[in-house]
Amino acid sequence: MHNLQNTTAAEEDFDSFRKMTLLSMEEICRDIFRENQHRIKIKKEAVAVRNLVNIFHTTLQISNEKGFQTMSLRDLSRSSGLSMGALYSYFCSKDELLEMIQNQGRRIILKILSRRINPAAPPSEQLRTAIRTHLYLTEVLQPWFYFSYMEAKNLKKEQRKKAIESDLVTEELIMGILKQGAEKGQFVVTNPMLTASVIKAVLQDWYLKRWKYSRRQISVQVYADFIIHFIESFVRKPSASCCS
Amino acid sequence: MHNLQNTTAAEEDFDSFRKMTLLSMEEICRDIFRENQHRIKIKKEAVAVRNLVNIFHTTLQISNEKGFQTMSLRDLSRSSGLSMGALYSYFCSKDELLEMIQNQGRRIILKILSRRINPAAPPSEQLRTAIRTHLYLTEVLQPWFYFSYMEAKNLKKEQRKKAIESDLVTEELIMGILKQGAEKGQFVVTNPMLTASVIKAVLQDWYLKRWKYSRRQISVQVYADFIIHFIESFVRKPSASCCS
DNA sequence: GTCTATAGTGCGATAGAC
DNA sequence: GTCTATCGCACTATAGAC
Repeated sequence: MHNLQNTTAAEEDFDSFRKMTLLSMEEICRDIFRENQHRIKIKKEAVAVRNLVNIFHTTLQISNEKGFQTMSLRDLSRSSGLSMGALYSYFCSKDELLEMIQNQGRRIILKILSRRINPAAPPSEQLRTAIRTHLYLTEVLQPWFYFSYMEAKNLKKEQRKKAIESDLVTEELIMGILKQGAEKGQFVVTNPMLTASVIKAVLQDWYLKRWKYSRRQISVQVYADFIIHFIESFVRKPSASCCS
Repeated sequence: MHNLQNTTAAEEDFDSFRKMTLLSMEEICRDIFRENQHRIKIKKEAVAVRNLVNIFHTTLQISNEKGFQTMSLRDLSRSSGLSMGALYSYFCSKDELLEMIQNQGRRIILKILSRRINPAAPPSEQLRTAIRTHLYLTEVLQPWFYFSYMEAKNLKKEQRKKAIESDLVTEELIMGILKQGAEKGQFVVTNPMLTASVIKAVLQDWYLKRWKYSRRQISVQVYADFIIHFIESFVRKPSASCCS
C-alpha cells in the first residue's frame, strides 16, 4: 500500500516540524510578556511566561470543549491551578484574554508560513509546500485554529477585522502561486480565485473536522498526500505523453 | 463569459427551490407545535405557529451575530417583541430552545435531500444533483446551517450524537454515489472516503464562509457549477477520445 | 506573587395580574 | 395568551490579607 521509506521520512519531517512550532510558541509567549509588561503585574519573566503558557493552554482546552463564553473564569481557575486573583494579574478582563490568544496564534502562523515557502522555487513545488505546511501547522496548533475560528464572532470590531485579514492571507498566497504557475505554462487554471477557495476549504476541514479524521485514523501525512494529488490533478495540464 | 440562457434557467431553478424550502419550514414549525403540545402552553395553532416561526428566526439572527450562549433571553425578548413570560410559554429552558431549532433543521434537510436524489439515475447525474441540491439547501437555510455548526458543542451528549450522525449522512450518501459510479466503470475513484470528505468540505465552505463569497459576488449557481466541474475532473475517466 | 472573600451585575426562570 | 415584577444564583472583577 504505502512506501515504508516515504512514510518514515514524512513522519520525521512532521516531527521536526512539530518541535520547531512548539518552540516558537514559548518564544511568542515571552514576546507577549515583554510587550504587555505595563499591564501584566508580574515582574519575574520566568514565572510570567510559565503561567502565560499555562493560561493559554488551559483556555484553549476548555473553550474547545464548551466555548469561550461558556467557560467561566472559575473553570479556568480550577483547571489551571491559579486563583481568580492570580489570573487577573495577567489580563484585566476576559475579553482581553481572548485578544491575547488570537494575537499569539496569528503571529506564529505568519512566522512559520513565510519561513517555509520559497518564492523562487517552481510553482508546483511552492504549491505542494504551501499545502503541506498549512496542514502540518493546523495539525500542531489544531486547538488554536479551532478556537480562533469558533470565537471570531466574540471579538470587537477592530480585532475581528484583523482575524478576517489574517484568514485571507493564506488564500491570497495560494492564488499567487496558481497565477504564477499559469503564467509559466505549468498550470491550467481557469479561475484562480475559486480554485484557491477550494484549496482553502479542504485545508480548513482538517482542523474544523478533526474528530472525523481521528476517528477514521487518517494521519496528517496521508491527508496531505491526498489533497496534493487531488489539487494537482485539477490544475496540471494533461501530461505530454498523452494526446501528444 | 456565461451562457445567458443557462444562467436564467439556473436562477429559475434556484428560486423555485427557495420557495419550496421556505414553505417546508412553516410546515415543520406546525409539526413541532403538534408534537410538543404537552409542553407548549399555547392552544391556538395559528398563534403558536406564528410565534414559533418568529422565535426561531430571531434566535438564528442574534446567535449568528454573537452566539447562542451570549444571546440572553432578554435580547431575544426585545428583538422578537415577545415578553420573557411569553417566551417561556413555548419552551421550558434555554437549552430546550436550542434543541428545538436543531431538530427543526435536521428534519427539513433530510426531507428535501431524499426528495430530490433519484437512486435509479446514472451516478454522474446523482452526483451533480447531490452537490447542487446541498448547495441550494445551505444557501436557503444558511442561518440554520451556520448556527447548527457553531452551537453543536453546547448540546447535551445525546443531541450532539444526533447532530454528528446527521452530518455524516450527506457524506455517506456521496460516498455511495462514488462507489456506485466506480462499480459501473463511470468514475475512477481510488479513495471514495477521502474523495467524499473533500466534497463535503467544499460544500460546507459555502455556508461557513458565506461572507467571503458574498463580498466577492459569487452566486450559489456559479459556485455550484465550479464545484461540479472541479469534482468531475477528478473522478471522471479521461475521455475515450484520448489515449484510446 | 498568590490567595480568599466579597461587591456588584445581569442572568434564567417563575408567579400572579390582566 | 401575554405582561410585569421579582427571586435566587453564578458570574466578572476587585480589595486586602498573607
